[in-house]
Amino acid sequence: MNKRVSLKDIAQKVGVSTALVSYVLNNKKEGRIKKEVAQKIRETAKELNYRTNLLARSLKINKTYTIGLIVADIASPFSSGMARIIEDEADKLNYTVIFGSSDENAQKFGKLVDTFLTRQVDGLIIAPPENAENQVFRLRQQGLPFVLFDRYCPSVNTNYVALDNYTAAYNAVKYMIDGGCKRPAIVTYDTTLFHMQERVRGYSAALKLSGIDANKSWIKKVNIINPKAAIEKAVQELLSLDEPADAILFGSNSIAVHGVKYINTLPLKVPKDLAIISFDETESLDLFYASITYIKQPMHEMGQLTTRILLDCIGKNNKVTQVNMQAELVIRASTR
Amino acid sequence: MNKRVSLKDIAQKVGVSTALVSYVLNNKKEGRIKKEVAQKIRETAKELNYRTNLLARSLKINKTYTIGLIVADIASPFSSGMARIIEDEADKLNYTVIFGSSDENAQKFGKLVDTFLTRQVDGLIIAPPENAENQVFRLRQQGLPFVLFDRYCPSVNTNYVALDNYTAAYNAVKYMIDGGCKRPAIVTYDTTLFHMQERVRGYSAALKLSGIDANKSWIKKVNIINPKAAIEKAVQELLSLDEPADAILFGSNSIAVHGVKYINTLPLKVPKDLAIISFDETESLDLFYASITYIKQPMHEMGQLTTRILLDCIGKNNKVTQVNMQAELVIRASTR
DNA sequence: CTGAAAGCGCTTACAG
DNA sequence: CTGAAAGCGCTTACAG
Repeated sequence: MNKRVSLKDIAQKVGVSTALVSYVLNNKKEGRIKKEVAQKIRETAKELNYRTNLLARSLKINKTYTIGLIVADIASPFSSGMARIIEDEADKLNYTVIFGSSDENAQKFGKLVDTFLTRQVDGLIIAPPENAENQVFRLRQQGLPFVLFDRYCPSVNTNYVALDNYTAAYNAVKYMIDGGCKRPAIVTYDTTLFHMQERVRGYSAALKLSGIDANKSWIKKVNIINPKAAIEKAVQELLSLDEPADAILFGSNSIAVHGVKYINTLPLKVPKDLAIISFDETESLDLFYASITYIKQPMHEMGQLTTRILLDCIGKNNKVTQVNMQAELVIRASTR
Repeated sequence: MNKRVSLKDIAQKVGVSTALVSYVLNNKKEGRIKKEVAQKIRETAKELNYRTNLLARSLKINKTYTIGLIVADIASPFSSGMARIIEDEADKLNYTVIFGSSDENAQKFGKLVDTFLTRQVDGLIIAPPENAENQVFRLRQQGLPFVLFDRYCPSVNTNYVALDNYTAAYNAVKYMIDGGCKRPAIVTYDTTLFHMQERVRGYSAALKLSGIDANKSWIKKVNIINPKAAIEKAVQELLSLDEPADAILFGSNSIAVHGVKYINTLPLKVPKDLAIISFDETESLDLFYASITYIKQPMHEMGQLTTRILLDCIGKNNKVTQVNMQAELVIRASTR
């Protein structure tokens, strides 16, 4: 590995102090430095292929221009899509992002927070897993800027950018009911994650306000880990009721994928016998004979906003910004 | 933001030197330090919630325990899947990964390399875009450890982990020919990227060795940016030949997705009228009536190996490791 | 207009 | 067994 060139090398070659070199290269004290000297310094820096040692600078100025991103799993489309948007937005202000996957596990989550703190990130963007309220609370007390996205903890007063999941679910179910469905069901994860509970709450409200008697067996919750079999079972049960469900809201796109693939093996017809709506888009279902109506999150806006709020907070960490974005119901062929 | 506690704070509280604290916390000079003192130092560190300042350490030891990952687009399944595998493997040795997306653009690629070098990464994992040979070559001269994956530049003698694309394509096409196909076509990207050219080379070799007269119009190349329309046109042309193609090898999973979606709108039957094989898996096609036969890359092994080779090289950057992995042809319903 | 010097928070060779 | 001190490569208040 070749020796890196430092400010000192440039200073020696030009015959000035390292201070002066630093000033010139950082465009400080402009106009107060002789043009020729500045010129010469810049030339030499270029010639020697000088590159600032960010480590040293960061140590001195106590700022790393790095943000940490904690998602559930970087390999999932939602997480990696967000990562990309955040990457681009952060890059505009010369921030680099380091990432980690929590696997919906509070302990792994804690380890990641710890790693990122040790690495002196300037801030964090976090999709907190279940049971991480305490850790988020402690983080808040530490004073490091961070913003939650996708999920948030209502008990902790922090920045967040989330979907108005209640309204999104409400509107979706209402739409199905208005379309003639009498027995709408929901299949979602068995979790205490607030954003998921909001979806169920929106579902229930839609039934209530439409005068439909809620039936407990219409709400199916499956374990978030390896849910395939449980989802199939849930759908099967919903369709085997004395009065079978005639509409299903799938609580996430991955649930929808398993659910619809299973439904595809059944003789029933969508949307005539069964209406379907999915939370989030699912390219994987594009070949299903009835294109799936879905709840569209404004991913791009959410990612950008999340990043901007964080960068705003870095340096002047005062206000708390909480955003609940509205979803759009994209109506396609799986609903009437 | 709360003041961080430093070695000095611990040293003062315990009444020893910072050197001693450093030794204890890093488990150096074990056994040569009084047990009680060591104990006391550890307790105090814990009590004050001490966290090493990695910046300072890195500056001193000239090692950041960070690796940079440059992919085409972190939002794509291949890239994010790899990212996840690399994350896990790197974590085992306490490395953190920072990432960036090149968008298949050599200039963006150069900017990312530059950013990562400035951030003093210990090494790089790179999927180089087209026209980046020079940059890879220069990187090689710099002496920073790195390993290419997925693609590589045959003109530069570096570490890489790639698929044996030639054999993979050869076997796939050979399989279709053995199954009775007379006029196999290939739809792939119009690119000078070596790994893609290898796929075409494998395709051509299979025709030749099977005694099939190659027909130039069987090879369709589409632009890598926004290829949807071009792919549909390519498929349409292949099927409109006087003697239409009766088999298609899609050069990537995203090409296959567009291609098969289009084919799904046509009256022809897969695999009777047309056999299909895709490079890489494509969950998006799971609902197609004939499950797609595909060329499976050993993603997990590739990701792990790539990371291990890099970490091996960091610190003792001597040998060059080049790995061409064998793909597996996963035979399903889209071929006879 | 420019430089000497302190200091960010560590590690480690050296001395005792 | 322990500590004083140098140094990693920067930035910046201060002095002239």
